[in-house]
Amino acid sequence: MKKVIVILGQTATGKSALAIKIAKKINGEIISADSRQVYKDLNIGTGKITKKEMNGVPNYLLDVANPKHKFTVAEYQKLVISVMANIVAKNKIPIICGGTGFYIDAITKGIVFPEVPPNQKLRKQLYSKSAIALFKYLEKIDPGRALNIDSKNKVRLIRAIEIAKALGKVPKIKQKKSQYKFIKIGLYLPPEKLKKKIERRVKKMFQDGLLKEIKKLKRSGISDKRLKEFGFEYWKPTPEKVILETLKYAKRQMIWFKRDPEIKWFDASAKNLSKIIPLVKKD
RNA sequence: GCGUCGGUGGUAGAGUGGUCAAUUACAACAGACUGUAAAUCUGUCGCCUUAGGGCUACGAAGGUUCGAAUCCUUCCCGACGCA
Repeated sequence: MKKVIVILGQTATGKSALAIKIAKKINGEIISADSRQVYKDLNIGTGKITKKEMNGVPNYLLDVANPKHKFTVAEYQKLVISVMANIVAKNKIPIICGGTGFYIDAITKGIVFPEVPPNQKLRKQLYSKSAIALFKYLEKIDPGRALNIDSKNKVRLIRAIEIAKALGKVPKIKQKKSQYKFIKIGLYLPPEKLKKKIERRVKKMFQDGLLKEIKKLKRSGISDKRLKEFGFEYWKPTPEKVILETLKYAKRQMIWFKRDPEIKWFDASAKNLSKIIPLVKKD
């Protein structure tokens, strides 16, 4: 089985830098696992790696989507599957690197998403209804899914209804066995250090011209509504606000990663690359 | 010094005699996650509890009342106005 290295962890723990180092050592190529770095022109606010930082190592799944249009996990999954195959065909090792847990799981756990593309018209129409109403409706058309859905989460309810309307009901979660062996490496930082790192990173974002980037997006025709969807960095950001929100986000990331027992964790501040290398080198 | 308006839980800010351990928002803590995932959503959030309750609380001290965060008195603090 071909191996794939997965580097994950909270924001600002130094995943990208580690990925580059490992790529150099084991002849790898990097695949980003970040739900926003897939968009063109979202650079500073998403902390996207620069050409210079890449240091000659290819990074895939960056800039593959137009920010005007929504990109989804399912599209991500399809793209990554083909990119992984290409890398392996070149006799190189794919290194998935990023902090979006859902995207990583879509690849490493082989989640099979129901083949129902988003129906914006239906979504818009359903969104005007209350969660209670949506839940009652779902109960009627798909009692099975209604049983274990979060009955107050409109986003989930709407997607479930969307699928149920198209397929009759929401299929049970399926996972496809992967042809790859994923080696999951988690980077973490002690809370105090993480906080400092985030503070530094956010300050740099503003210095690097986050506000200019937002203006440019606006000029290119991105609506306020869309900007909000890009996250707190893109909606009337101030350093204080972005730092606070980033810390909260980092907590949510950890909640997600915590439930995956396959992840091997390393303290990112310990510079213990020597411990990681044998792990990624063996087969 | 006189006058007016204020002082509420980690913060902001409702409440102006009983249904108030106190609306709400934010923060904090815990968690969920089937094509929006940095999104979206849930629970807890004074202290103790055998989860029925018990205790201490709305600047401080007294008082009125069956009953006070809410009314009265004095004091302390803040803002503004007049001196």
